[in-house]
Amino acid sequence: MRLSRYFLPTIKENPSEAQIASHRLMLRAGMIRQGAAGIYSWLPLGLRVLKKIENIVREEQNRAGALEVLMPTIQSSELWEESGRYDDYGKEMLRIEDRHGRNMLFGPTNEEMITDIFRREIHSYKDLPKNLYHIQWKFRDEIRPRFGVMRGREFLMKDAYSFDLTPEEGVNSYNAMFVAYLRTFARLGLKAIPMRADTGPIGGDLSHEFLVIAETGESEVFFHKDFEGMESLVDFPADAEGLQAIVNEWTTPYAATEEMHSEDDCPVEGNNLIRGRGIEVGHIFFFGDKYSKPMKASVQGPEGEMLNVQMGSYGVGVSRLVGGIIEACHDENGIVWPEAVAPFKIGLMNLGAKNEECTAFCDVLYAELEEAGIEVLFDDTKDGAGAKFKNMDLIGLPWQVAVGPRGLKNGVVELKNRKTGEKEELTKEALLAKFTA
RNA sequence: CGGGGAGUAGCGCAGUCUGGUAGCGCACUACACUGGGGGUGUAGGGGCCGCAGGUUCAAAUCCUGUCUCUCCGACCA
Repeated sequence: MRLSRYFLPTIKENPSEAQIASHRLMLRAGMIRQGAAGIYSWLPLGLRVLKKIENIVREEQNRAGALEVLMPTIQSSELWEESGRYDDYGKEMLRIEDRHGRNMLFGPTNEEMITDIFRREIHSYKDLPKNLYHIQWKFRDEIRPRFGVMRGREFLMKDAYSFDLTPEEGVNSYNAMFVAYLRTFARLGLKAIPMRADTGPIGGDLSHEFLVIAETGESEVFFHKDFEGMESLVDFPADAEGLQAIVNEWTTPYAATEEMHSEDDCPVEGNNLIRGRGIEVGHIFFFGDKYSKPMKASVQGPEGEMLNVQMGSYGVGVSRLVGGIIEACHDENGIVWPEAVAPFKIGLMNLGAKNEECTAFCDVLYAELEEAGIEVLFDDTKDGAGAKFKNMDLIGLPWQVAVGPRGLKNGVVELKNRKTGEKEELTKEALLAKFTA
């Protein structure tokens, strides 16, 4: 992509409303613009990141056997009246009336809707287990939206719902999602720690929150230092025992958010306990028949008996992850994207935009990188070199390639690693070889 | 929802107390210089001072109402 044709409105000064790094940087890097409190438009650069995260989440859901569907954003109140949550949910639910006076709502979650889909179509134990998910915009009318996309009112969420015949099989579905989450966050370049969680309004008795450790996290967390050495990009096991083994491994060391932590009962002694801050990016629940019972989602078992299905739900805050990743990955100059979610892999800068030779060289290099299938953002504008460097640092692409008349005299370009700051001079051929190997 | 703060050019802000025809920096446009870390100069364009009423010869400024944004607290992916 040529920057001259792109839409990348970066801001030099800090917008006054942004308090935390990720919000500030997302505005400055031209990723988002606010529409109303907690509601954002995604500009091209931000959308590329959002889509990359979404795809990694999708791939890992698919790997774990979940099936993608897409449910609407607007729901009818009827199903919610049936589950009893229409009155319980309170003002967080945005209620809308259509032209016929029917009560509609902008979905804050989809348990009722997915349960309805399930019960209409699935009537036999032979069709279990099933795990259905979608990646869709939700709306929760938070009392106080803040921190940009980390705590917006409208947000993109992956939510999956599992259906099993027995509690044991339900726990297995839960375990599969647990492992899928470990893999997902690892692939996103994050250190996320599962913590036993309060089940809150969704209910149930088995639940874990996944928290990304970052200095600016919203909640205080306590965890055993053993977590620091654990590898979360595990191979996805083929059977239930394998899943349970990984879950056991990851739930054995102590980890708790502040609500669940108590200094008196904490089993970890001083030096082994790490106190930090975390951002909740995923939450999984197993809640048995809490919804299947009132909503009559049952199947006929092998003996002909009617059994309420055992359900679980599994959320990932996809849009929140954009902010969460930035909180964990930035420095004083801007964002430092992990490669897996970077909007482009390479930022190519023409430092001699008025020098014909230099420009011709860049055009060829750009074409060759594109040809090799590498995502490259080419700053072909006439801005000064300083401005180009500052902008590239701000938007945080993993690799910067600076091409200027000075280096070209010696036949080299400069490659900089955004994260480490390491620079090396190399020929065009060496550069291409490095990225196409 | 309780308690604070703020709405003046795209962004960041001054001006409001003490009413008198709207300003600064950055950004933007043109030209020239510059060209490896947000460079320099000259000349420009852009604002119903959040909105609605009121007071006054005169309102960004005073009064009333209203909307929005934001910070702290209790709640959430």
